[in-house]
Amino acid sequence: MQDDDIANIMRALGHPVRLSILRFLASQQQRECCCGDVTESLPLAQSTVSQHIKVLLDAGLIERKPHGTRNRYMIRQDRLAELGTAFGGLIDGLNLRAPHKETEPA
Amino acid sequence: MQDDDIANIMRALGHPVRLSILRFLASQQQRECCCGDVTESLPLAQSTVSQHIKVLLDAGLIERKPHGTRNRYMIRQDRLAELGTAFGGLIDGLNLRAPHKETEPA
DNA sequence: CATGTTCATCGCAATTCACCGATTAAATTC
DNA sequence: GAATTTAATCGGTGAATTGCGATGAACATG
Repeated sequence: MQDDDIANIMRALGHPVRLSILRFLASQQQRECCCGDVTESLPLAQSTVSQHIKVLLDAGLIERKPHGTRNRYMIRQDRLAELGTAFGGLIDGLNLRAPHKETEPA
Repeated sequence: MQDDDIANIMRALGHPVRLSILRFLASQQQRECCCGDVTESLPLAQSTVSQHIKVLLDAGLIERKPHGTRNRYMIRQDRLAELGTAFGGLIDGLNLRAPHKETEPA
């Protein structure tokens, strides 16, 4: 994952409403969870929530699964893990970088 | 650290140029490192770089140390560590959370 | 086929962002 | 104290973001 991708995801995470949406999805993950549910949990219009969902979709942080008239959304755990790794690497790389990167002993 | 702060920092990290600036600062950390140096390393105007630096400053990711006519910048390692923790907590919280909420204001 | 539900998408307004050149402020140097 | 250096800030422009209500597509049901 390179800087552009990381920046992209960071921007997607860079809005309180989108963090709320992710948190909500996490808390409801095993049940049905459609756009309407998310909208009910927020003081925003349905269209606005749909937009935010699209941003999260584009960043690859969630996935859509059509189910009848509604769409079920869920967090992409694989991408979260990937992001965790990339972010760790970023922080690590910013941490007083030496001439070459090496895993330091604890 | 709450969602607004996290979102704020994420937004600060959500731009490739700002990631580049952080990486540059990390690579030069022990030497003098002023706005001009950063500007030279990027295809952007000085004013633009200064703006990005301000965003990073406001997010608390770097600090400024006046030194003669120039300002020396450096990464705030303490904040990076803090951020790492907060981010880990975020990812963790999104990772299939069990349906119990403990802290709830009435 | 008509109706209702769900939700993505389409305008549209207001705000913010990213970038630039020009200016200003502060410190140094002559 | 004038000139130089460094860099923050101002003003402006165009693009993107955030919010909304309204429209329309896809599906289910009467």
